Amino acid sequence: MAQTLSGERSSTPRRRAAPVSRQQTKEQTRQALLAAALKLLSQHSFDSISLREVTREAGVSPTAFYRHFEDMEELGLVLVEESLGTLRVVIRELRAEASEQSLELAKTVRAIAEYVLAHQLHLRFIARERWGGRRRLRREIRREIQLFTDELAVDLAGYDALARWSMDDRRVLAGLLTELVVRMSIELLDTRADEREEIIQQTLRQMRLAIVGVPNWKPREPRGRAPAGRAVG
Amino acid sequence: MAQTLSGERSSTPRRRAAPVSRQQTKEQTRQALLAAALKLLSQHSFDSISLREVTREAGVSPTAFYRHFEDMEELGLVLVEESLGTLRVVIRELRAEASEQSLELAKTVRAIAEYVLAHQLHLRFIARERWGGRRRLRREIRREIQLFTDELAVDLAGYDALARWSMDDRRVLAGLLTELVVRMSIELLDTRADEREEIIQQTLRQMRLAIVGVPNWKPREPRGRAPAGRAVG
DNA sequence: TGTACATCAGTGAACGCGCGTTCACTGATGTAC
DNA sequence: TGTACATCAGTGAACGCGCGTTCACTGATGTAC
Repeated sequence: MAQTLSGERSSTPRRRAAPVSRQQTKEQTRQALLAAALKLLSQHSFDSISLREVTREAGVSPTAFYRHFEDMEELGLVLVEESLGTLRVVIRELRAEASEQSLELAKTVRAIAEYVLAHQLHLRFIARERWGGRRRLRREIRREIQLFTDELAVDLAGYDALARWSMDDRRVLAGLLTELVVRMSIELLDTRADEREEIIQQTLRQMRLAIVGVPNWKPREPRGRAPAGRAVG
Repeated sequence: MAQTLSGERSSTPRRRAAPVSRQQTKEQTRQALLAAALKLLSQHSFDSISLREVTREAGVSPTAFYRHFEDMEELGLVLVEESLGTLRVVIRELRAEASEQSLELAKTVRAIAEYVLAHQLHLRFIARERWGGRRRLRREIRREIQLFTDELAVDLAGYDALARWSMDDRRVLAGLLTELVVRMSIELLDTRADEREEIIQQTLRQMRLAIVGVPNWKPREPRGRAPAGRAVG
């Protein structure tokens, strides 16, 4: 049992050749544990999978776990960072590429959808735990999502129609757009392939509906009581 | 042990007086099991609570459970219906009350926020399981939320600015508004009392942003390919 | 290059525990007469 | 109203099982000389 020297596990990148240092094999086992947990998490919530299941799936004895993580929670936090940290980098690059005069909404949203589908296991885990079991994981996930929103709110200042808005108002729009993308991502994972295009379309339409409101948007009133409900029609 | 005849458990409504039929005591135990499960669910996800924990919390032997539910999943489905079915009725009444010429957005949203806070345990459970563990529960919750959206989409036809939209387009707006309310509800549960007003305000502003877009919204193009991303600024 | 010792990733047996489910049961409530 | 039997909600012991964690261990890798 235990880990073998060259990747039987397809998800483990095959190492150059011979050296096989202690450090390298240890890292392989660590990756195997993370991958095993992710696989189990595609079917079950984090607080219902067991340490023994994870080690069994990774092909390692239960006690080996403790050479890598103090407990399951520590492993969970690593998965959160692994899932959302890299996504944030991807999105930042996408926005940097986008022309400065247009949001290129459809292109960006489709790229995110692709990323999500290419990293289903990671994002299914995030979807589950965002409002799910452990307080600590939840807090960490929301913190990461808040970072997306904040970055987007800053970016939005670059568009003429928004340049004079307060940071606070831009955050309202950024929060709305982020929420729609997050919700789309989660729904994509829970849906048959042939229904996915419809979800992407629906999300794009909702985002555009929010955006066409921008020219008419009246920034927040001075403070205090909220303005009364606005009539439609 | 087992259930006592008159409500030790504060959540069980005290019965008229003496009769205490077999049927009544059985119903009391059933309610005690549901309440016990809900209480446990405020701290843990559905698939990590055990049948024995539920019966222990309800003050009943593990075997008594089977007189009321086939298994935990059946109990879970009852909780979903109990949580969202009554909420739907509440919202329907709210909208019936609202004047016909105005959404009375702030009033409606605040009423929902109150309901959510008054039924924290039920809604925390929904928040957890909406994207969480069991496939069956997830599907049932999403079905209930879809019903909210559909009812709202029909209602929206009553407003002049939307009367000429297709049902499909109204669904886009209804979906957006529903999503914002759902997200607000979930966030309210995870937040200290003094931060709640800010969340309600933020949600109202996001809803208004979507609504002010309405006069400028161009209903969906004939079909097929999505229109290209729309520039802002 | 060869030898002797140190390090430490992974092992496997053992522990006490809570789990879901079965079973034959008890005794209060319900009912037929 | 009183008696004799039926019903059935809840009990408690028992089962086999997987759990997280501990412990002393093994043996390959690393290192000092």
